[in-house]
Amino acid sequence: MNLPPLVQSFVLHFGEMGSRWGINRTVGQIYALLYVSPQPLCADEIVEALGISRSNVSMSLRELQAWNLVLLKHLPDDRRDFFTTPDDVWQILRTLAEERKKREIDPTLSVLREILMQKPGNDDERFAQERMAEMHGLIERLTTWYDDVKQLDTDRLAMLLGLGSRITKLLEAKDRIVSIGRRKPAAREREE
Amino acid sequence: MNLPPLVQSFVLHFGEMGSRWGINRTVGQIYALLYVSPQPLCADEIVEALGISRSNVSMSLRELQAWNLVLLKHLPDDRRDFFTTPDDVWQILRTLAEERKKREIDPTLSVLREILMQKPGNDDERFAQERMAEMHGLIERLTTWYDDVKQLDTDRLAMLLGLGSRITKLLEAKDRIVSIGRRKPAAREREE
DNA sequence: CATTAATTTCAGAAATTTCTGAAAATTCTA
DNA sequence: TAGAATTTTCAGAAATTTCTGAAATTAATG
Repeated sequence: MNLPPLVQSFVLHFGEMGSRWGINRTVGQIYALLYVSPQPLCADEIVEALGISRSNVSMSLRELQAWNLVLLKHLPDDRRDFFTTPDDVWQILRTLAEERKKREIDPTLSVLREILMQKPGNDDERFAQERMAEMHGLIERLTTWYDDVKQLDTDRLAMLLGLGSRITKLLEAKDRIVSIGRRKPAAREREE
Repeated sequence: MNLPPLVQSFVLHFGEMGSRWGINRTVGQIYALLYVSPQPLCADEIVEALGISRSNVSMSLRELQAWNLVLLKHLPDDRRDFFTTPDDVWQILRTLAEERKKREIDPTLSVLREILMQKPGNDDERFAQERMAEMHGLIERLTTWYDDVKQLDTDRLAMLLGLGSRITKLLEAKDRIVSIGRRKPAAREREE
């Protein structure tokens, strides 16, 4: 590996974290490298920079494309493929959230739904099904919320995050806010 | 493996998803089994139910304890350890979020901070550092928000989620809400 | 304190994942 | 369409992770 020390630390860290993030070392390293590169890189430049085989680069880039984490670019009069990452970090965040949901949440949601359709054969199965219903309910709430939030444009999303601890005051005032939506005064849902 | 079909599907699914969630098959299966079991189970009951070795159960339970995902129980006049999961799914969610942050986010944040302290040697390094600063900034915003939200009690958290798409209207009305905190009318921050 | 019950440790076996080199396929150019 | 450039595929090698059985450790009991 032949990289400026500062970049090398970053790339190596992404490689090490790879397994915790559900990708492998090479995929992590390539992503990190592309992320901090001022220009798009072609496969051979990645081979050169990371000191790994050409075929590994090919497969790893394919994996990154499956995650929608890299962009394919073409330079005039050059038929090689060049790769970058999107440069808006908010966009990267959205993609990451979406892809992880697809891989880590959705399959479980669908298994749960399927099991919940079945009829329990005894008390233990009934109990198990109730537990699964609780899990299913929670995941549904979370994903519904996520589906709403991801519609927000970046400014609004930043605003939501920026709200920070003031979120509490906002929730205290929820009734009033909700009533704007309904155009009618709302009944208090919970008192302090 | 000798389990009611409905439980078996659930356990096998958690086993398969294990690798995507950063745990291994056995750990996933044991967690699933404990989650749907009406009573706490001891190690040998897990061995029996899942058909795996005693030592594997021991190591996997240790791993689950490191994640704070299981509780140790003792029955009177029985010196064996019995295990369950917390029964409040919201509590499970909090634990999961906390542990994943600790394993998947915090190390990166600290590496980024360290790299950002260094002095770039040339233009490429300067560019790389700027990119890392963007990433660092975003992660900081997200974790600050998370730190605030996790303080909320479950009712408030549920309320926040329940807000769903109305979050937009709420954000439109943000000025007014924030002004409650400041006890003064606020200037409009952005117009539509 | 010897015995028994329960749990943990750990070296190596088994399984899985990652990576490579060589060959095949694709795509452009003359 | 032959040839050159580039990318992809894939069988097996290498590395890593997971799992097991046997031995060691811990802790309670008589």
